[in-house]
Amino acid sequence: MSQATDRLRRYLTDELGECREEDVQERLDELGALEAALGAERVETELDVLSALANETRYTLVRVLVAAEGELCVCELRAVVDVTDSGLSHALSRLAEAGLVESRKDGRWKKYRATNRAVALISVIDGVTDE
Amino acid sequence: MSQATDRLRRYLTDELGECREEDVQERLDELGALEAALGAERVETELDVLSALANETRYTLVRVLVAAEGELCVCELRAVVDVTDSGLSHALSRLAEAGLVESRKDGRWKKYRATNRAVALISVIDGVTDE
DNA sequence: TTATCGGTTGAGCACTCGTTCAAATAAATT
DNA sequence: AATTTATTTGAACGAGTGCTCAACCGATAA
Repeated sequence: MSQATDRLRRYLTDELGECREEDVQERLDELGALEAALGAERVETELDVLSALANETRYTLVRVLVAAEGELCVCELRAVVDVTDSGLSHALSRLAEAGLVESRKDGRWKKYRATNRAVALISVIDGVTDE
Repeated sequence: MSQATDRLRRYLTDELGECREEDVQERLDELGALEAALGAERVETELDVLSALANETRYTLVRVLVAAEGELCVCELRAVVDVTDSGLSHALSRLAEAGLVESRKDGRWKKYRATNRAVALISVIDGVTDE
């Protein structure tokens, strides 16, 4: 048995007064259940969304698109963040992959808009960080 | 005038039929307003929260603490993620800094719980990623 | 056709982040 | 007082990220 499990056993002894080997196993199972509650695949996509947002350039782009309440041309977004055309394009495609923005071609211009997902996330983050 | 602004000018010409120099400036101002809508300081703390969550170890910890609906001892969390004691401690303190978990000492054990902020964020992310 | 324009893609480089190891701390047990 | 226990801290190293440069693509214009 590992050191970590020993420690858990001592903890449970403290908590419950006594602690048999089965009690340790039961607690481990409970913890495993909490962790596995939603699938690994699901967690992966959520992490994808979060890490797409967790970058100043990309977060700013999403914020502006949400605030704009409509489409903006790439050439307009260019004025908003301080990166090269290439950097901007990379950022937007990362956001698109995460389902935070969508795009369409309009003549020779390409326009991006925020998805519902982006709107929901931004508004909650806003609400949650003023306390 | 920069290349980027030239492109914006051509875009506005396409959109509006014509485009004076003032129109370009006006659009730039509008975009600047969208970007500056909420302060730089605010954006910084929001990015802090997001990047604290955007990591498998830390995200799992928050998920489990939220699902537990109460406190968990560090020694219990140890069973949930696959890092050393040290790594776990680093992860928890990063989360605490971001206001996603809180801790208290109970005898020789230390217990962590999710904050309201964490609960709100997790539930929205859950809701937003099943579509 | 050739040239230009808006935007994307891939490679490469600098920098940041996540983790571990080793050492430290504070509390509790001996 | 000395030792063990639970957790934290700081340094350091490898892996991952974000950016730019250069080349490219598809569409429009000459």
